[in-house]
Order: sequence, then C-alpha cells, then structure tokens
Amino acid sequence: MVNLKDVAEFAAVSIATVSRVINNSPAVNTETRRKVQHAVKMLNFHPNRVARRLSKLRMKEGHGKIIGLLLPDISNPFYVDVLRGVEDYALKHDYVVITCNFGQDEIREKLFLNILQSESVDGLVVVPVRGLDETVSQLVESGLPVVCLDRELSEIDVDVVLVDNRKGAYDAISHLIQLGHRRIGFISGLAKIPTSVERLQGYKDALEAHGIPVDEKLIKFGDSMHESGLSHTQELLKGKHRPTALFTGNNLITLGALEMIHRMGLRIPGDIALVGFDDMYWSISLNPPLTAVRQPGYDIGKRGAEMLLDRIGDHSRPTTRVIFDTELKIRNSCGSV
Amino acid sequence: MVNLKDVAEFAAVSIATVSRVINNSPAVNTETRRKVQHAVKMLNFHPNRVARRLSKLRMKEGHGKIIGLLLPDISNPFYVDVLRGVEDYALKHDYVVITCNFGQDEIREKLFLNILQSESVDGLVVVPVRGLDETVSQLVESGLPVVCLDRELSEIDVDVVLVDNRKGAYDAISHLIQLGHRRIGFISGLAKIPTSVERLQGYKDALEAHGIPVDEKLIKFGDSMHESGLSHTQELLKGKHRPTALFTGNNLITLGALEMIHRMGLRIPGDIALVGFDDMYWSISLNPPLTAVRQPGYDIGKRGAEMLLDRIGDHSRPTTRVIFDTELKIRNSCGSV
DNA sequence: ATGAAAGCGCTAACAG
DNA sequence: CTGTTAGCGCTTTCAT
Repeated sequence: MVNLKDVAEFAAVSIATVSRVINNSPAVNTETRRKVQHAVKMLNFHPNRVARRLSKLRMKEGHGKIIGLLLPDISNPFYVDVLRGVEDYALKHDYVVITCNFGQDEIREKLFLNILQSESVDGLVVVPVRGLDETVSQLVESGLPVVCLDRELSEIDVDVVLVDNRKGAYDAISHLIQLGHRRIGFISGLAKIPTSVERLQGYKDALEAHGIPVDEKLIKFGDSMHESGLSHTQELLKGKHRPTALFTGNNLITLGALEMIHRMGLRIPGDIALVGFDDMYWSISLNPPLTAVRQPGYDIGKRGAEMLLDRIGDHSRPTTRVIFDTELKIRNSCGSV
Repeated sequence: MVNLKDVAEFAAVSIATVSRVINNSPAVNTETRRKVQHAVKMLNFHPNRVARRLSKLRMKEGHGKIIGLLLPDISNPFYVDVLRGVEDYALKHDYVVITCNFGQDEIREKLFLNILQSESVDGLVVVPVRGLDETVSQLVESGLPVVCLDRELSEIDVDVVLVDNRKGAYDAISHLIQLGHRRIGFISGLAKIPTSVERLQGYKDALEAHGIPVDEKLIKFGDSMHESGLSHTQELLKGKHRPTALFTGNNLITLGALEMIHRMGLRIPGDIALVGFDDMYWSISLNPPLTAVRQPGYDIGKRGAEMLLDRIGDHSRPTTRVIFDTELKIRNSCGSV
C-alpha cells in the first residue's frame, strides 16, 4: 500500500502538502499541486480511509465518509429498494455504507448498533425495530447523526422519512368497497411496528367512512413474515362465512396469502379479492397480477441518505420530516362482487 | 467514546494491560484481569474497531474483523440469499461485512474494489463481473484473501464456491424432454458471465443426449435482467412455429418471461411450459407455481464466508474449490405435450 | 506479569 | 504557500 509519505518523497514535498492536495485545499501553489497530482498518478495512490477516519475522530464534525444502514429484513424486497436508494446516493457523494440486517431481532439490532458505533460511522440510516427503540434513541441523544426510515421514533425529535400508511390503507380498502366488498379481512404485520398500526387505522377509517362496521374477527395480527400470511389466510378463509376480500399488511404476508389461496383451490378474483401493501417489480407476474399499494422504497432510501449527509454536514440544522405518498396500483386481483 | 486510556486509569493499570485483557492474552495475572474486566463493564467500553484496524496494518496477518462483499445485483433475490449467508457466518465470528452492489457495472465494480481496499478489509468475497476480471485477479495476486462465488476466475488459482450449472440446466431440459418437449427455447443471461455459458452447455448436452438437434434460433442472449426476459420471450413466442417449452437463464429473466407470456394471453403449462434457473421462496405463489432449478444461495454465501475466514487465518493454505449441486423443484409450470 | 514507547496513515493546528 | 508536529485509539515489541 502506497501512502502519503511515498507520494511526498516522490514529489519532493511534505506529507502535509500532499494531504492538502488530495483534500482540495485551495492553499497550495498550482505548480506544486501539479507535481503532487502527478506523483499520485504515477504511484497509483489511494488515501487510506481507515487512517483518515481515525484521524478525523478528533474533529467535531466527522467526515470519515462512511455511514451505517440498519435494516429489519433484507429478504423483504421493499428494504432492498431502500438499500439501493441509500447506496446510490451515498456512493455519489463518496460515502461507503455498511449495511446490517438485523432480521427483526432486537438483540441483533443492538449488537449492530454497537459495532457500527465502534466503526466510527459518520451517521446512521435506521429502520428501527419499533417505535420505542431506546438503543436508537440513546444514539440520537449522544449526538450521532441519525435518520429514521419508515418508522418514527416516539418521544424523540429526529429526522425521519415516512410513508402515509394510513392513507395507503384507506385507498386500498376504499377501492375494495367501491367494488362492492363489505366483508374485508385484514392480515396485519407485527403489532409493535408503527406502520402496522397506521395501516390498521387506515383500514378502519375506510370502513367507517362508508358506514361499514368493523368486525374484529376479520383482523389478524401476524409477524410480518411469509409464514404468517399462510396461516392467517387459512384461518380467515376456512369458515363458510368467509370475507370476500383480503388486505395484506406487507409483501411477505401477501405472498403467503397468495400461496394459501391457491392451495385451498380458491380463485382470485373470482372467489376472493386481494390487495397487498407493498408492490414488487414482479407483482405483475404473480397469479393474478396483483393490485397493490406501492411505497417508493428507492426514493425513501435515497431521500434518507440525502437527509443524513445534510445533517452530517450541519449537526444543528432543524430536523426534517418528509412523508411520501403511496400509490394504488390497480391490476387484476380484485373483482366486483 | 470511552477508550483504553479511560479504562486503564479506572483500573489503575497501563493501557497495554487493558489491551491484553480485551484481546484475551494469557500473559496477565488473574487478579489484574478481573480488575480490568470490571472497569470495562463499569465504563461500558467497546474497543474502537477503526483504531484497531489501523494499528493492525503493521502486522502481516490482519484481523481487523471486517470483510468486503461484492455483489453484481442486489435486486436479484439469489444474491440476497448469498448476502444473508455471508453476513450470518461473518457476524458469528465477530466480523462486519461491507456489502457493495455494483449492478453488473464494471466501472462501479472497480470503484468498489478500490474503496474496499482502502478500507483495509481483511478479505473479500466476490461475485466477479466476468471470468476474466483483471481487477479482482490483481487483488488476489497482491495477496489479499479473496474467495469467488458463483463465477470462477480464469487463469487464477483462487478459492471458489461454485454451482454445477451445467448439470442444473441438463436436469431441467431432460425433465422437459421426458415430458415430450422437443422444441425448447432458451433465454440466456449475459453471454460474458461464466454461469451463462455453463447453463447453455447443459442445455445443449441434454438435447444431444436425447438426439434432438440444437436449433440456434431457439437460443437468445439477454442481459440477465427483467427487461430482456420480456423482449426475448416475445420474440421467441410470436412466430407460428413457436417452441413448446421455455428455459430461462436466471430468475429476473424468468419473471420477465412470465409477464410476457401472460401478456400474450398464453397459458402455462397449456400453451407453453416454463422452467427457470433460480428458485425463490415465493416461486410457489407465481402463476402457475414455477418449476425451477434451485441454487442454494444461502449456503453458498455461508460457505464462501467460511472459506474466506479460514484463509485470513492462514494465507498459505491450499485453495479450495467447492461445488454445490442444484435441485430441480418440480411444480406446475410444465405439462406434457 | 506489567509498563513505556513506537508506529499504523492521515489531518489540522502552528510556525515560518 | 509550505513544513513540522501532535495527536486519533490501539497493538506490540522491548525492557523491567
């Protein structure tokens, strides 16, 4: 590994000068700069990011050019989109991202948070396990730049990019109601996740707005995974007095529901209508092409990264709160009744 | 951030002793060790990984506890499985992984390789863009521990974990032939990717083994993305003399094919049979449940990580080459003709 | 068994 | 404008 010293010797200047050149400090003679740049080229020098980060540790505002991304479940395509958004924006600004996938596991989330801290990241983009996440809250209070995605942190003022889950669910249910459905089942994700409660609220709002009483027996709480889509769909649909439509709380649940509906020999939309929260680029290849509430995952990630870098640049800027709209993609999984 | 010095003062020992304790050096008195451990607890000390890494830079064998993972396309669920495998194994051994997604883009791959190097990673798990990847080859020759996944590096002796693509394709095509199909279309991924050529070879092998001549017009080369599944399927199926079965070279292509087949109003398996390379956990929810060649992505990643850590532990061990088998998951997308 | 001190590569005062 | 130098937090000789 060629280092500052090598370049300095080659260019016959001091290492400080080399450092200035590679950091674009204006305080350096044009001629000297050229010499150094030449040396850098010749020696194929790349500054060591680790040393830089350690050295920067002394400064207040860190620019170690590395951020952490903490995701609840990388098997979920929605978070893959978020990841791509964060990564693209970060890379464009010369930041590296360490992505950690804690699989909805609080212990593992904590572990990663520790590791990320000791990696001296400049900041964190986090999708917290739940609204009351003390570990993340502490981090925020310790002064580390943090932006939360998808889920808000209760009791803490923090940058956040959200989605209007309530409206998303409301739209989906309204669509179903307009099609004539009155008995609409809802399989929710983990009850502790804020997005789940918002979606439930939207579901109830829509029902009430159309004068349809909420039937608690039609509502199931799962764990946001494929398996829970499977089991709750079966429960909901096995009785004779089954719902005519199903609203699923996230894409993994949707996939599970789809599988179970087919397994039970029911047809969509003939026997049962289905609307899922979360859209995938391959939703159209499902059987049938799925009507779904789309969240702009890529944009959420990108915007989150942007906000984080902004905060890293200015720790004291007021916190921002951006809310993205959802979009109901109407395809072929809902018929009128 | 509490550091060695803080702990040392608290425990009334030198920082060297603290360092020894946290690194489990045997050369420390039991009583002293207890004192230090107590201080660590009280102060909630976590060693700074950055400093450790930089400091270790002097040593030959680095144990900075960080590795890089370079992936061609994180939108592809197969690589998500690989990622999970690598991450799980790494974490269990106290390693952090920096995941970089280069999106099949050689420029970006190179960029990431540079960054990873200057992050002083202990080693790299890479799915190279193509067989003749000079950038990766150089890295290997520079002595950095590297293991390649999914694709081999020609002309370079390197640890590698592979899948028997040729046999996987062979099995799929044989299945189709046994069902009575004789005109089988193949939409391949990027021609430059080694796995593509192996799968093509398996396709041809199977045809020949059954005395069916290879018809080049039935073979299309795409770019391993969704879009190319769309367009090539259309081309292949629009003529009157269309194939009775389709074999798709990876999961993104499969999804595209599926979409196009439905769009053209054709039915599976009635009008056309479909077998895809790559299985997803939700393949069963597709229309129809997809017959597919499964690659054990998670295990590939896990094994790769294991081999990398082994090599980091012993740079001079002989290179290993492990080959995983594929499995043909027969579901409902292939009928007999 | 323990401590003092050098050094990893880099940045940012501080001098000149 | 440029060089000298003091760290950043940690590991590891080298003494003791």
